[in-house]
Amino acid sequence: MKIKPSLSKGTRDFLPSEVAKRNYIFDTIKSVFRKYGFEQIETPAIEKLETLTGKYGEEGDKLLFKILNSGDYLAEVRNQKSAISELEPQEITPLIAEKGLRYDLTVPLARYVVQHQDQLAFPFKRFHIGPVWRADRPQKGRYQEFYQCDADVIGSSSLLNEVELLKIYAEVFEKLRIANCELRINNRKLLEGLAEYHGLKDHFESVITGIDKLDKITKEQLLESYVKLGMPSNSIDSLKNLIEDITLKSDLVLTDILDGKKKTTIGQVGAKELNFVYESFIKNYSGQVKITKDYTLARGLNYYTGLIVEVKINGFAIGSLGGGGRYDNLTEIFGGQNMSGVGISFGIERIYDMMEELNLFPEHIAEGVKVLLVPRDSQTEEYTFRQVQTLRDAGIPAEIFLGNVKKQKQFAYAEQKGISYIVEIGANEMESGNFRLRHVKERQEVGSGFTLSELLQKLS
RNA sequence: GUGGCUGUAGCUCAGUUGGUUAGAGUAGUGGUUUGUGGUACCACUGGUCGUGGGUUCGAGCCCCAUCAGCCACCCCA
Repeated sequence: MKIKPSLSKGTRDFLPSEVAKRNYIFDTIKSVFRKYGFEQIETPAIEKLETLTGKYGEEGDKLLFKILNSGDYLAEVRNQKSAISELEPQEITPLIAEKGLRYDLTVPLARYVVQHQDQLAFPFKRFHIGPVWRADRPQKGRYQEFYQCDADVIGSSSLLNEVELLKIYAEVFEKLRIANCELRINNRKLLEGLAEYHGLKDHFESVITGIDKLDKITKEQLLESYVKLGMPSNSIDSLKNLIEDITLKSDLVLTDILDGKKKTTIGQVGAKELNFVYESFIKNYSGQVKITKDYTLARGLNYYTGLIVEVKINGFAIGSLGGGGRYDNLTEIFGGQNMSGVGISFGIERIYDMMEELNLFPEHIAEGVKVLLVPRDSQTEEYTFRQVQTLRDAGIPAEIFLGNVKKQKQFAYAEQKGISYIVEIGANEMESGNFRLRHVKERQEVGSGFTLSELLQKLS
């Protein structure tokens, strides 16, 4: 029976040319990570469900891919007192699935650090690149399987880590030649202080998720959504004031928090941290990438406790190309001692889309093999095969074309694979031991009658 | 989880008010031609028209349902 070839929703195949471009991005990021002393780790795609469940909120649990147990996966269900039809789905899940696909690289990191703490050198600086899976509805630029690319420092609360990570951002985007890049930073403690001042301490989480949307919706729409959520009206007024504060786009708020009437202990700490990171980055960086303080930046994830950062591209309608921040309590849930961590993440799917659209990939991104040797007929095939070995032994990446003898096919093959030269070998070449060299893209003969050493010279 | 759009060959798409045996380009396979310059020529393969039902003498086309994919929300990268 024939099966129609198709992909599972939200997943993609990558053509050789696409992989080459993706690797170009990965390699660029990796080289910068390594330069700053980050080491690569790997963790399994599969984690125990107990590791993953409950770390991403109720919504997140729904988006986890669960793996059905092997063998008689209904055994546990049969052991239950109630009939299967009486059980809620979330009650059945742990009975039939004990594993799941990882949802991000951060929770596996927390598990990893606690589990291997005796073997790690702290502060632990690691990077991790790999696919993660989420069962949400795909749409443009959003997939069920996508790559994350993270760098984190665990076990050091120095703010210079923040500065270093910002420098990594700047360096990577410079290397990728992405212009108009802006690092926006803010501090969760500062926001917390403001919330406290406005009497919104108890609603901090919904305040955070709300103001994170301010770049998409208006202040009025935001306040409306709070009303709908059932927030008391006196809190709404406070929220209004808070939103006024942060959308001022001026450092007036900052001075207010530091020394003025909006002073709170936690707010002061946040403001000082923010200033330090900002000033220090400017002092220690001289490139193109801009940095700005953005008091409306909140970031949705609720584990952030200090600096938060997002990468924006000015003049290009795309979401952020990366984000990160400091988190203080990540290892706690796995029984580790309270280690502070700070990390950044590159949104490589978006970086790819953007570079593709703006034509930012170098032309010869993956130099394929240099030369394609084509035997003219079956008589010269074996001789050609030996010549390929000779070229390879001399360090020239070379390939023999073993297929359809149509010339169009040969050239099409070379062209598609980005092979620069073709050497066709017929009876004449076999007898004389000479080579005739043609350039594929220019559609021109370079010359004929070359000796082996002449050929090597032309190709290297 | 909510809404919108789209399903015809591996891919891109035609397909008349509903009327014989569903077409083209491209890709694939085979061949013709050329001791050397590639976009030439010929043939072939490939489709349960997403699936199931309904209307009709007759459905790729009309109706209903369903599934899938995409897009936009929620959320996120």
